[in-house]
Amino acid sequence: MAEELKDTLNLPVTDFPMRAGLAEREPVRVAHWDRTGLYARIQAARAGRPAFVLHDGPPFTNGDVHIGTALNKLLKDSIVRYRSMRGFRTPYVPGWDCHGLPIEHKVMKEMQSKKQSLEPLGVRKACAEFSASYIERQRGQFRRLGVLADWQSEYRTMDPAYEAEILSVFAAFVEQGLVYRSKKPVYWSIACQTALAEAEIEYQEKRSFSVWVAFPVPAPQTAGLKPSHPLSVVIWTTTPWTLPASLAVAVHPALEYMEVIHGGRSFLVAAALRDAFVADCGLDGATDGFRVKGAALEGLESRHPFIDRAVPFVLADYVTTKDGTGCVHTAPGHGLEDYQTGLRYRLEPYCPVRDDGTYADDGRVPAALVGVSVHEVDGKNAANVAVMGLLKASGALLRARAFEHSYPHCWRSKTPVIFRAMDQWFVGLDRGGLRQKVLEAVGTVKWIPASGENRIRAAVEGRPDWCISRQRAWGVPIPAFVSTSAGEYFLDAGVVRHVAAQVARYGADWWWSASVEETLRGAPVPAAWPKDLHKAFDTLDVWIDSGSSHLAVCAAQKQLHWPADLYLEGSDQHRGWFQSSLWTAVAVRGAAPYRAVLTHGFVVNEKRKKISKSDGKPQTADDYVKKYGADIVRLWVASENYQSDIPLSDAIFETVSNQYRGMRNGLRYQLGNLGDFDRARDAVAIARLSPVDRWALVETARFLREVTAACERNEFHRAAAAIAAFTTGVLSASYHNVIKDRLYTTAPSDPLRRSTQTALDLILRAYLRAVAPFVPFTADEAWSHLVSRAEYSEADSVHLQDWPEAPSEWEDSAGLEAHAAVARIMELATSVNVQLERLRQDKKIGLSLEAAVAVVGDPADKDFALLAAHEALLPELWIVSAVTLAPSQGAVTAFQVDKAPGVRCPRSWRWVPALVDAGRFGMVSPRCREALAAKYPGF
RNA sequence: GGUCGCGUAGCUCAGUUGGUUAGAGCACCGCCUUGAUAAGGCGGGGGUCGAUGGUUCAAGUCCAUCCGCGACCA
Repeated sequence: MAEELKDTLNLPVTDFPMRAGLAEREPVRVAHWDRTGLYARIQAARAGRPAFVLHDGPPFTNGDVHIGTALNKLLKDSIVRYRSMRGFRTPYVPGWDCHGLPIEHKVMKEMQSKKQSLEPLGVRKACAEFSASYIERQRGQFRRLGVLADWQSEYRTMDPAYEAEILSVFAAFVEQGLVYRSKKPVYWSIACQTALAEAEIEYQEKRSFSVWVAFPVPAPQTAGLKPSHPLSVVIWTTTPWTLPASLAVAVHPALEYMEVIHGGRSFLVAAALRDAFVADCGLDGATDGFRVKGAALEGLESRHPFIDRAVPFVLADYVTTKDGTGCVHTAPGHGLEDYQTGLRYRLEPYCPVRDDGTYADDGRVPAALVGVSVHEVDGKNAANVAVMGLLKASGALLRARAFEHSYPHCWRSKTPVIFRAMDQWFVGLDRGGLRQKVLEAVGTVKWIPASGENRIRAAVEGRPDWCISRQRAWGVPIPAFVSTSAGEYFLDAGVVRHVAAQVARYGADWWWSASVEETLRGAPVPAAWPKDLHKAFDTLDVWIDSGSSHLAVCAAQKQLHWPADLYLEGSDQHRGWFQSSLWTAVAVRGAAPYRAVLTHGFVVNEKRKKISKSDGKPQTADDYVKKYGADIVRLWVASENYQSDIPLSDAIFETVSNQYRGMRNGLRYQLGNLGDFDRARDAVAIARLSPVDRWALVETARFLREVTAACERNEFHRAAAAIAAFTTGVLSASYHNVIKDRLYTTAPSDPLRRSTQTALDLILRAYLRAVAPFVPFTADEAWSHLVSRAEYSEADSVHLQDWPEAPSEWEDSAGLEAHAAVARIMELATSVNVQLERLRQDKKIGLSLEAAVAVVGDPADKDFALLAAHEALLPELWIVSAVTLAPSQGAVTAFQVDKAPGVRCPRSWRWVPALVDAGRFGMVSPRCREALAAKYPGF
């Protein structure tokens, strides 16, 4: 009998499974979107609408998609989806950064181990294949994450057309006289055998040796100095291996220097550092001698400690008394400041270190050092050891001490870089007022957060001239020519453009394969160029590659526009892509390439530290997608405040998974209860909905406003919080809980039930659209079940819908009135619940339906009056069997909760005064009898 | 070392222009439910709002210093 009665209820019916099985289900949906051409259909649906162009920064194609890269791409995807639903046309063209040292490095190592020839065209071919294979992998991984994009129009920096665009940008630089060749100190990676740009440097802690070295001053009297003993000037350096290139000693003109006497020798140091010097070098009992202003030392000669060389005193403002001796050994070939000082004193940018990091045999380097490497491997630096040996032998080494400091490292080989003067191509950032124009362009952009503007400004202001040449094969060539006889370099914008046109047809390999004659055939070769030319084979810094994307993509593809509406990358790109794009855009087009720039922080571990391989935690997006599913990863991204660090841990993913489960179960409940609802046939007019349904619609309207406001500000974590609160607080714990009785026990077409189904239908349609940008797989799955009662819907998709907005009718005066009443009654439920819980703990009741509530209160009391006015709603809203009101003058409103009197209806489980006969269904409550009569006419 | 940012319950986040006993979701504990059931409900515990000092009648909220973390720059 009981089973039979259960069958008379309208229990939820749906195929929407409770268990998500995301790992298996999601790939099928990706294929479904693909097959139904979802991206194209979305674009078509918005044809003619204003475009919102989010320009994708290209990830580097040398590995699987990192979880941080996934975060970036998912933020972009959610923004694009949201803007699309808001009615914008949102063409989204993803890209790939293909060239560059990291790939070449990996590929060459591989080729070397296979003993393959390393000639450029072979290396380039292998690099291109390597990059292409990772494009395939990464594209698959992005798509698996649910990233919706125009994969047919994707851009690759190694595409011939793209390479040609890079060369056009370079031609513009050349044309404007920005490009020059000069011997200057640049960052040099010994491991990678190439010059590096600032953006390719990272700072790491490193243990170094600092040394105090005495340079003899043979003729102090020429500067009017009268030392008590033979005089030496003491320099302090953290890079002993640069000493062979030492050409001067710099002192500050305004600082005071003094003689320190010890052991029959006189030492010259800054007066302010006298004590530190004596302590550091252990000169116990040292006494003081003469004092002299730095300015007076200019031109005085000291002698190199182990090379027969005069080392003059020079003046420099950057000398400080922070550490050292106030006397700075100056090697113009090994430091930018030293180089600039060298320019003033006509010192050559002397650099005896060769490409491989060894000292050259140039007749000036001591025999003991020739061939010794300055490259530091595992903390061992042969050159430092050898130099210190020479210093010791000559008695010049006063002290050597190990210490820790942060030192620039090559971003790829992770080895320390050196500063080394060599001939390179540079872009003169101040030529033609370029830097000033860039700074002006910065002001036209909306930086989010606003502090980003300071960062980019500082980066632009402080950047030295841009070293753009790389001695590598995997890149876009710098189409320069060298005269064989004179070794002179030639570069011309017209010739560069000619090469660009050829590269567009044949690809950049052409530069390596074509002869000089072929290359210049038909080119507008300047008359002044000599005949005996050969090609130079440097390549361009890859930051020019990616920095040209706004031209190669936004300006070139007709569905896009220039400038882009938004760039969105990690905050490290202030000195990277944001900046390189800005320089190229201002140089070529005179304006910024983007209207707004949004930055996010970095993924960190549970201890808020940068995630690193040593954590032993998975780093790739796929690891998390396989374990949790893309929608969970996406919900994680949405719920984090990305403006600062973004924490990642198993515990966080568990939390997100739980939130997801709650969401999914709510969807299942709604779909199940709409199983027999046909909106065309059954929908009830808003004005005729029951109060609790009107309450739910008002809550939904408020929820939608909150989510919309958060999305408008791109604050998705607020949207996610609002979604979670609505899902649990409003739906599950309140609305869904309270309407179960009417949904299950009334007749299927009971007006009350249809009223609630109408509301559920409206809420679900709004809810699914509001969560669609964040959990596109689940939203689309539920949408299909809603509109076509199947897992997949051919014609429809939630992603084709507009962003939800509550009709004003939901919040008309009747709606608000009902909302206020229901809301207050629900608040009062808290008092009822406390007492219900007491009965439950005492084992007097189980279900709250086993209880009845008596409310005592003053008829004039606001709450009591409200309850009296809505007496019929109370049992349902408090989920009890009966509520009685007992007016009592002067009483404070109070709730008396007891076990309900009467008998229990076996169908509705509510307690009623008496049961009635329902034929073959037995004895039930009067209300259930009515429901049965309606459902089974004449039972 | 410099600049910028962050630091509120175990976790993720709210806390508007300083003003009642600091909130939400998840997790945790106890109970109920087996007609949303590898679900759901109710009740409960849990925070000296990074630390210290200051301004104020009043500070998580303003100021200073310090500590920790991150990014960028040296």
